[in-house]
Amino acid sequence: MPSQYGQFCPVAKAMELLDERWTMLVVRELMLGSRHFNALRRGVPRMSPALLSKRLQTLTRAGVVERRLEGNRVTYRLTEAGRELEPIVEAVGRWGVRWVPQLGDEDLDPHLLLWDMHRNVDTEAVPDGRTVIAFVLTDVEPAARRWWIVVTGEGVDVCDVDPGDPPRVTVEAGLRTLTRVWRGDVDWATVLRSGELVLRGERPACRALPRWLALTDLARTPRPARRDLDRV
Amino acid sequence: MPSQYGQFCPVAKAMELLDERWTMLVVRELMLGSRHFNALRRGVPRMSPALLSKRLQTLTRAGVVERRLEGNRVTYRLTEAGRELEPIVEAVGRWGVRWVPQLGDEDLDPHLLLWDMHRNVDTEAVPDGRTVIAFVLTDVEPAARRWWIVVTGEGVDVCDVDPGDPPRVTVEAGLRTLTRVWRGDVDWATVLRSGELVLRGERPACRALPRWLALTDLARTPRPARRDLDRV
DNA sequence: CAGTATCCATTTCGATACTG
DNA sequence: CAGTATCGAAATGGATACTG
Repeated sequence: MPSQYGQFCPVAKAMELLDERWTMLVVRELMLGSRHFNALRRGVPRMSPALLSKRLQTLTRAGVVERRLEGNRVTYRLTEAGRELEPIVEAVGRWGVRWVPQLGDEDLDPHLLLWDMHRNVDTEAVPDGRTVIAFVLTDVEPAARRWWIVVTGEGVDVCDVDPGDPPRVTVEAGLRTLTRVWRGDVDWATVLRSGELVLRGERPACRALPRWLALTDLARTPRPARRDLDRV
Repeated sequence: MPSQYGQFCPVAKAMELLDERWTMLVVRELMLGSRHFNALRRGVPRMSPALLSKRLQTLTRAGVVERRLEGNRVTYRLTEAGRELEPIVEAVGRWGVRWVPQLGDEDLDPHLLLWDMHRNVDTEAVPDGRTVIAFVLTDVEPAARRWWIVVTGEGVDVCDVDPGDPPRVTVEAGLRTLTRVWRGDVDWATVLRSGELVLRGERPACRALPRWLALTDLARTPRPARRDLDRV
């Protein structure tokens, strides 16, 4: 199905599959551990189900993804060929972090941000018991302004409705600021100092928060030495 | 211009640029040293000039390619950001060699094959003076059947017309066979033994030929252990 | 040489609704 | 839950011709 380049070159043959729109993002989601159709959808919310279905079929036919019926649930996972794409996806991510740092307004998405943050919470660092972290995205329309990450012994959840318990820490920032912190484009210290991001709550919890929301390896990728300071 | 995913994820931001059709192949050509518009075209012959032009503009805007007027020639070259794509392109190539080994008939292209072979001739291995290697693609329409690679002290050329001098070696094989040898999908010894590929000429030259047409690193990529033998 | 311009067929995709 | 069906808008890109 993917369109052909008419070249025997292995780069061309690989890209016939891999350069189809959304494909690498589906692989990324599988890498990150999503196994089911609707779990995958959460990672690529702007993709229509029809298209996701089609891509999964293409990837399955290409031998990158294995589709299996487990019990009565359909499960997708990467095959060996798929797992060998991981270093490529990671390298693309590192390249993106370094060389495509500008984010448009369309790239900012509260749901996706919180979803991504929640799956990287360092549960070891968070105190035992039930911990709620509240987020207030100051510049976002009211309906998507308030979010909560709830950490318990069982796991980590995101909510867009108040879970009830008083938050241990409240993070207040613009969506862009929080996104940039999360991507590692700026660090906590900088935005705290400038006041772009404010933490409310008990002092020790506030100080610990950056360790709870541990930056990924991707976010810690060294940036190119900047030659000009005029970029945001 | 590239269409947007609406994600802040660096993989998504990078792929917005990189998954546009043809883009990685243009980068590959730049990596391999093509600097000028028409030189680039030779590496992507099925790409229309309008589209190549457009991709070069996009890549330039993205900071991956630098367009410069040198004298009165336009020159394209990779920037630092572009050079950092090299390991990605190479990794994609290795992945392709391993996991997309099947070639359709549309992937076979005599011109592209000879073009690629000629730029990898190991001139050190070829005897001094003028050496002509002739190719006869036994299963190809007459117009594209005969090719010559000419190695001189000045460099290496491909011709589709007889350069005159008697060839030191003549390689006779089907297009698919020669392509597979070149990609490293089968080795010289195997196809020589099976008779799929025949060398004519003086014995020493015939024996030396595989060293003249040195396989690329890509071709020497180890293949996955095969579990089934039914794949071609 | 290094592209641009134009035009149109095709493909692709997003939105929405629906199903076992 | 895990998709499929349908439809129309939009983008894409191939062919071809042309230009400074």
